[in-house]
Amino acid sequence: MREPFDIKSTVAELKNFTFFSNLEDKAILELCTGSSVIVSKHKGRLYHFGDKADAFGIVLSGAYKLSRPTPNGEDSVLYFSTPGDVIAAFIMNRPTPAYPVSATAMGTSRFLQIPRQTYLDYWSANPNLLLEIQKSLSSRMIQLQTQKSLSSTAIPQRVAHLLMELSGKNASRNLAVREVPIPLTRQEISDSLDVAVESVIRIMSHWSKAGIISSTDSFIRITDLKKLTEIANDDT
Amino acid sequence: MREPFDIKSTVAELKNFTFFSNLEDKAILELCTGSSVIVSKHKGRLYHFGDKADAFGIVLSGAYKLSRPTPNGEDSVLYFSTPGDVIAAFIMNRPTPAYPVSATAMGTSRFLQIPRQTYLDYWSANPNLLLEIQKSLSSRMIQLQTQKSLSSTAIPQRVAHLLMELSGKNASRNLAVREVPIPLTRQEISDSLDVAVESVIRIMSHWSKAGIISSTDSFIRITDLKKLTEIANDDT
DNA sequence: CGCTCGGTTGATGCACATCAAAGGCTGTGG
DNA sequence: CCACAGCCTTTGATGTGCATCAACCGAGCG
Repeated sequence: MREPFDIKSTVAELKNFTFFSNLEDKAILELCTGSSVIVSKHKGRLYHFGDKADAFGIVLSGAYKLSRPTPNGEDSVLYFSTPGDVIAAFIMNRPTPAYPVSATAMGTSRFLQIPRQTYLDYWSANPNLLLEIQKSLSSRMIQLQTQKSLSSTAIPQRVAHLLMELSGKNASRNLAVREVPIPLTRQEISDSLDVAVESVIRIMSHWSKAGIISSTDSFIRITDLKKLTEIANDDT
Repeated sequence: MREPFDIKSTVAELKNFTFFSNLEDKAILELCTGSSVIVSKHKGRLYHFGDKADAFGIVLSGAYKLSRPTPNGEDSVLYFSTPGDVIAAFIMNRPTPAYPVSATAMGTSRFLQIPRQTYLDYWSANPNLLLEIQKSLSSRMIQLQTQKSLSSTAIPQRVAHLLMELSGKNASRNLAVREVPIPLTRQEISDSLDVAVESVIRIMSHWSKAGIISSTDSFIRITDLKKLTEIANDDT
């Protein structure tokens, strides 16, 4: 669960992320005061919706889904966070913060957990860092808004849109074939779009038969990008 | 459309908002370099979705709705901004920002427009200001997330929830009667919840007859707060 | 005085949720 | 190593909440 904090390798790892690429080793170390690396198993929970938030952190590898319980007892997935994403940083400067979402590992994942106090001491006085956080926060916000504006369109469009979005994250190039870099179940897709699992299954198995996507091992590959784009933009 | 920039009265007005309450007059003036006060008529557009964003600003009085066009040609309202709200600040530090939403006045409203350059010069180096922006951004995000997690519940609940939320903004106290401080049409409510106008009308006229709300002049008053809360939390 | 805008009401149909039932796969504990 | 439990996927049958369409009214306004 908790990996020994190997300073050298962690700093090297962090430098891959835009967040830290411009910083010196010394500065990075300061920003990591009191931190530890958490290794999550599949479905391992980092924290719960509503819990007292005394730490934030950065996804190092794997992925975590951020979700909230709905009144029906279901879960609504709000965001899929991938390596380099900063989680919960934006609530650290509240008086007594509570996590606004739950975070659950999707497959084995690693997370650099940083104490809230370190945020207050070292992060919150650094404009560049704050601007970086603002940047990631605002892109997440815009994504949420985009999804909302699609919420009254047909489900196939929304599923297509989500797959495009997720596969675009690591958008290698305009290849005809893309892959979603996260192990996604249909349940998680349906939780993200707030629709029934069966609807998602029907749509996607149809696409599988039509050769538009293929889902080997729990990873989804888009084999006919053109067609999927068409579906995503279809305003019939 | 454009009011003369009366330094003295504007600074006084700004000091009412938490954003500036701790700042000295001189600092406020610097943060307003190149600014002007814009007076919008009902339905006047401050800016469009997709336009090049060369300014941001603060709502001084009235209200503006932030919306995005949907694929069906409808509008999806994402936020109702009230006096003190900062608009579009969080995209100012992007290379060539475009407005992620349109802003439209609801009733006569006033807006302090500040050039992007002023943000880059004076705002982005000030951690306290950045934290304030982050705070408003994050509360808006949490509101969006809450709405999303309600998106699969019945429409009456969602309407009730929205009215509670909006009337709570100026939450005077636990009075039995509250009022939504913005002139809202049913159309705007339906645009905000992404449902059909007729549905909203049916629900609300039912509530009017039941004495739960009353809509004199274009303002909505909640006359039976207890009952409405009940409806909002009803998980039948 | 026509015109646009907000509100209202009823009839109709469809896209989806819901319910039900079953098979494959994985991990876990006896 | 086997058995069981839980999760993911699949498919079909059934129901319904809500969008859609259509028509009408009153009020403000140029």
